[in-house]
Amino acid sequence: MSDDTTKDAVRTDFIEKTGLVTQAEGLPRIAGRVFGMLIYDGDVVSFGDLATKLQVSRASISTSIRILEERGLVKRVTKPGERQDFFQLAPNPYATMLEGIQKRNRSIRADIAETIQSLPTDADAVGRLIAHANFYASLDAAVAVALSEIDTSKTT
Amino acid sequence: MSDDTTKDAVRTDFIEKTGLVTQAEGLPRIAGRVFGMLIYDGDVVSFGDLATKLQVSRASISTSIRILEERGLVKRVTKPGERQDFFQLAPNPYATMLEGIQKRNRSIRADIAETIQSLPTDADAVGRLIAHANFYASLDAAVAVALSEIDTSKTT
DNA sequence: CGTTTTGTTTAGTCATAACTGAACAAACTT
DNA sequence: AAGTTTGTTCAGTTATGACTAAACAAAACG
Repeated sequence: MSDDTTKDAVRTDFIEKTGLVTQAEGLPRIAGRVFGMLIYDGDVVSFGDLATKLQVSRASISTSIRILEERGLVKRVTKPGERQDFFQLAPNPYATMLEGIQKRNRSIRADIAETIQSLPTDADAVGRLIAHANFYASLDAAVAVALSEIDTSKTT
Repeated sequence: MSDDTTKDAVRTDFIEKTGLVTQAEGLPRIAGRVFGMLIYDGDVVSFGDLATKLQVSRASISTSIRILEERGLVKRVTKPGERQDFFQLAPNPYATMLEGIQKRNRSIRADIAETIQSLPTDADAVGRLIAHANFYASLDAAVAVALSEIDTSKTT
């Protein structure tokens, strides 16, 4: 088995695994594959290449890219003299992912707080709801720590 | 509008929201509703009551409960003289949830490490893969912090 | 101008999994 | 023993959403 073949297998393996991870995250698998490919290859990749190399329709690339752009994980760039769109990883995708998690946790937490507010203080559910909210609070704090770590390591 | 009606609306609202949250988490919505109901009501609830109050089939309760038991979030208990099974929140469901997240993060991280291992050290993808692994590492550290906080607050 | 390239949108197909009803098994009741 | 209650399993339906092909719009090219 040649080195190239091996390396290619490792690459596609990584891309497929990334697809599965993001699928479990609630994103379409193809979006994860695009993300994985951009991580692995590092390069700026053209719209057409994404469709060809991942062997999916251009329509799928279009929607996947839209999702990844909305989440701030991928940037669209253009090249002078080139008609195709090109894509690359956003500057700090991991921090952006954490911010997304943070946003979601806080929204859930706010919902729970609202529930608590609308109950009399002595309702017997209140204690358990507070514990429930505390869970999201500690998650939030933890994510904030991870975020600051990522930011500082980037600054360094 | 009577107080009871209001309180009931708050309760079902919370239960439905919890269902949506866990659905986004990748669990069936009904499992989330069961979980939410156990949080809100606090009591030990019978199998039949779950089906009746949530207005779903006993089959759905059965599978949802199985999922929640597998994840360690819910405990099945029995009462002397009672033929039905009863259910209640597991002792520390939030810690258990965090442990689940931890397990998953570590598994992903191990996969990435494996990818890195199978590449020559100087492959140009290695740097980006390390950054990718570091993201999960910092997530893992953050979750560990949250876990220790929850444990200590419980000990207190 | 007509043709080609390129990305988006939309309608439709397909796959997946949640949910239900019915059949079932086990334990209890009479 | 016959019948009831209770939980699980399985087959079938339904809902959701990923993915594609085709139609489309815009821009570039000849």
